[in-house]
Amino acid sequence: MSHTIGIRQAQKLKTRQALLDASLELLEHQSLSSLGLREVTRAVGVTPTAFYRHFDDTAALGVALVEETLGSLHGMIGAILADTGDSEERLDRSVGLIARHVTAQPAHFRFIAREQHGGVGQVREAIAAQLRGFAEEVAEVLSAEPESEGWDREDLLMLGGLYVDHMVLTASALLDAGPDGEQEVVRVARRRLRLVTLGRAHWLDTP
Amino acid sequence: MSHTIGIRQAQKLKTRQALLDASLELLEHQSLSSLGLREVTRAVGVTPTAFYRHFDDTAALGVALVEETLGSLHGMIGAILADTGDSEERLDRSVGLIARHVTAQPAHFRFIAREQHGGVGQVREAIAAQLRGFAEEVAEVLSAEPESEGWDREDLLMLGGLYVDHMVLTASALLDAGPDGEQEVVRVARRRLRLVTLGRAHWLDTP
DNA sequence: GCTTTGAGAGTACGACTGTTCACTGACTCG
DNA sequence: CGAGTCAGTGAACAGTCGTACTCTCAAAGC
Repeated sequence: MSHTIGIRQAQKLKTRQALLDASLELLEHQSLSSLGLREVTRAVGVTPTAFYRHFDDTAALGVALVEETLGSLHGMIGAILADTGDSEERLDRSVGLIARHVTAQPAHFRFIAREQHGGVGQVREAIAAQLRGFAEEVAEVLSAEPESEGWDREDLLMLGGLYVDHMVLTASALLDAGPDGEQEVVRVARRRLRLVTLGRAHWLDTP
Repeated sequence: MSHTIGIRQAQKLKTRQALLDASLELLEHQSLSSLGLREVTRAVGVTPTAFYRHFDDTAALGVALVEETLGSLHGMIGAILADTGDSEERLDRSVGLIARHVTAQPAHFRFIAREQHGGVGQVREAIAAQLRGFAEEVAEVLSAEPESEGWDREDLLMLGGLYVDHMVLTASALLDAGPDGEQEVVRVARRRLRLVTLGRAHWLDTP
């Protein structure tokens, strides 16, 4: 079995997680570039100096948050898309799953949507790298389908990116809409996705 | 003729504009929620207190920047889309025009992309309202075309929103790419747009 | 020409920021 | 058991911040 971590290291991880959680909460109403180091430590209940034991910077903390939010989502995409069912059904299921994820942990997705184009370069790049990874995963799954016959890799990546961007946009729209407008957002997102899928079906119609 | 504005009012407008310009420059590397009132006035060369003569808040300044950036773009959409030429040609022209606009005034578009999901609610809402307006304009233009026969208003709005979101995404991608990757971004943007247009053409194929 | 107006200057305030340094004391390991 | 490690403390640093005052003095309006 794996090494049992000591009490000491466990405590450290605990406060580190507390810092991440508190930051995420604070970031609901502001962006990372205005998040203060002291502000975070105050929320957790530790000294400002303790922050440096875990992160060099608030920017580094941001990168860690990106990892926490998106790192665990890899592989899940394949599981959704590879599922059986006709395309219409599968499409609805995807949107529904996003909606469930976003409402389950809104703060995480709000953070991603906000910092994707935010003021902190390192975080922007971390998010971009993760999303690029997702786009490649989607492209991978799509390439295995019979509908993708004759598609070159570049076009598949383009389509994968389109799906990923659409998902992020949908997540953001869900957050802005609140619980009342959620159904409306889901409806529009589904139709948008259907239109893209329709375009995909006729992509090779004309040479 | 219209009333000639006095020297006094002209000076006021001049400093107001200086505040807006300086802010836009400062916002290239940070987001609005971390932009300080003093920081702006220091860049312009006026006293911090002078800021209050023009804006209550940095949030109010942000809203003014939204107006400045997007307010003048209304109507332009119609002019582009309504132009003659086959759909492929028109599509390429639209993307090219966005690219030109973005490279001509990068700071403005960076600001919009950044604050669209940024930490300041009033600014987010101002941007959302403007983009909603654009989506409606696009839908209006599209509805007049023969390809839109049988489309209901809701679907046209969905499509218009899709186009607008795509434009914003393209603008942001252009800014992140820099001068070297610009052509690649334009290429992908064109293909994405083509796929959406293809989906549009077959939207009514199945009842 | 005399009064009124208002953009901007100047000063001062308390609160907050990131970072440094020397420290403590509980855990780890030989 | 005893020495070493290191997460977290506490005080102090020099800045920055937004905002409230009073004041000036050129333009505007009668």
